[in-house]
Amino acid sequence: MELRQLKYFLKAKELLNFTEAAEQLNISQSTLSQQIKQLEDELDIPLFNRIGKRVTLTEAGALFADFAFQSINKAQDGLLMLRDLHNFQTGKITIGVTYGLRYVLTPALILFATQYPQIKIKVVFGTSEELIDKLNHLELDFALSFFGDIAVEKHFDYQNLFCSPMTVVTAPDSALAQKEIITLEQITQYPLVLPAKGYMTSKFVHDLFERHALSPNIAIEINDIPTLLELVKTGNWHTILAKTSVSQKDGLATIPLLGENMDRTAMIISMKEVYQKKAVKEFYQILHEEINL
Amino acid sequence: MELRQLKYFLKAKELLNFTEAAEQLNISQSTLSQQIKQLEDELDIPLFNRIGKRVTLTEAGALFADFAFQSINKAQDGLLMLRDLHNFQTGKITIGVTYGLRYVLTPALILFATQYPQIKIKVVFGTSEELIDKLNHLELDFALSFFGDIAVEKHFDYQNLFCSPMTVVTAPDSALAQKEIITLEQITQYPLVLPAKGYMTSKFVHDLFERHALSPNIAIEINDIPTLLELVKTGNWHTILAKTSVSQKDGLATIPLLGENMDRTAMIISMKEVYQKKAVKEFYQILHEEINL
DNA sequence: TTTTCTAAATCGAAAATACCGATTGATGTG
DNA sequence: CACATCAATCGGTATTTTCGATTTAGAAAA
Repeated sequence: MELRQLKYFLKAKELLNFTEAAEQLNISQSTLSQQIKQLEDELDIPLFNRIGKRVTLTEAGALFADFAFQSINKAQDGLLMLRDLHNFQTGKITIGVTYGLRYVLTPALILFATQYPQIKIKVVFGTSEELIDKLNHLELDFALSFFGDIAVEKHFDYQNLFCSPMTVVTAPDSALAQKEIITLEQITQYPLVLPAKGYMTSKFVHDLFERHALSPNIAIEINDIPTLLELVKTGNWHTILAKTSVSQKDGLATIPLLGENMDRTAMIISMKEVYQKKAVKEFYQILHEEINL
Repeated sequence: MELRQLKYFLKAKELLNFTEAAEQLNISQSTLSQQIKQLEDELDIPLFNRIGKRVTLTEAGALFADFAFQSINKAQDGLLMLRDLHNFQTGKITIGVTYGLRYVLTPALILFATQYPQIKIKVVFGTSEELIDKLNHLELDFALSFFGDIAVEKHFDYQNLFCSPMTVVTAPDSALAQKEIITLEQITQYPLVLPAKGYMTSKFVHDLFERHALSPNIAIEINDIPTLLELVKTGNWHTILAKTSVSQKDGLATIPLLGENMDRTAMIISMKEVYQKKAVKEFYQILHEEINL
């Protein structure tokens, strides 16, 4: 039994005339005859009475027609649903994001969610390590993160969003806040609170000091960035983050770090060879547009 | 899109392993690969993610699977329903019958209807002419009638049930009731009430007298047999019917008619080349069994 | 009746396609 | 790094679908 045969059957049932049905189906009459016969053989019951040249439905045919119709319809509905999905009338996207990029995500998120209210969105905050892991397990459609060697895997696709300089973040009333610029060496003088292991920034900062053979004064490592910023706000500690990781609303000062390769690259990371939903592509678009403002 | 492909897809979805799915489907892995690919092409969307050797469902795949499943199920249900029909768990039969054979039908009808309460039965009383017409229009599954040239059509099938002698039917207290046997000629002396045109018996009786060049005294022609019998019961009139057309319950006497070819043949008449439902075949069986008691 | 027309079934051939085995390429694993 | 595994691909084969032509048979017309 194949959908093709069910379609043939329904058309023949509709017209009760094989010749005309065959025409409308754009097949030959002999093909229709044969396919109907094959279906009848498989069902082990005639669907039509052939009294001479008169064709009428058998009781079996009438009963079976409903099922045939529904079978065809279900398949067709599936196809239509996919077309809709393609035009994202429905669907769900899951976005991973590091705290450092939450100010990038938020406006795009608001724009997208209001524009496509029917699409469910799940946002997962986490460390870069966690996000990479979730990407690998297909639990995310994409992740927003800064570039870093943790995330370098050949089956990932990368889209650059923008570059942001690393800055020292400090309370506005702290001594550091007056500086126009600051060197790595100077920072070693101050007590720091840094993102815990797992965050790309954590690794970046550790590597940075190591490369320059400097020992930073790391007082606290913490895996919650809002809390980290609260600590910084007290003036007792300072931290190092990309400039865009801090918003004006946070009420904190950012001082650029002097040195080479002090730029972080924010990017969209996604799995290669995984189908990119239209909704996801649209979200990329909004992200890029927002950044180019 | 074909049901075969949908089945392949669901198996692949179930196992998320093409090689094993192909094995369980008794096809080669390459065939499965190709058929899935073809389905994806038609749907214009990947159903699976192929990340290296890992196979996972896409969102589209997950959504489509429900429809695929239902489509297959509907077709399968149709098949199962037909199997049930074959074993007549359901269905409806329509039986045509002449009044003259109502006493043959009734016990079979009671037996069948109690044995297969789930089968709807429609009984249509009518003249042989009407029944033949309805058979031709497929409005009856079969008809019970006496044999007669009216009903001789090449696209009919005939099953003999039994033979019944023609008898004169009369009130038990009438003068005729005392006779052991009666001749055609004698009947012409008595006023008759006969079935109206259209009944096989009417034609049979008319032909009979004509063949013997006799003129019967036909006082009344009537197209309702119970009423006809009521008239006979008054003793004012007599009629001619097959012996089995009259029951003991009717309180009437039957006197065999002397002569050649005075036997009527009761039969089942049905359309050739029209599918005979199991229920109908079972009804035939019960009719035959009942008669052979 | 006989003839003519029409529609479904049938038949043989050809076109399409489902299928297979072998191979390839890619990816995890020991 | 070798090895095993799995999906994709390729070329060829087998099967199935399809078609055109013909046959068969009923219905309508002559």
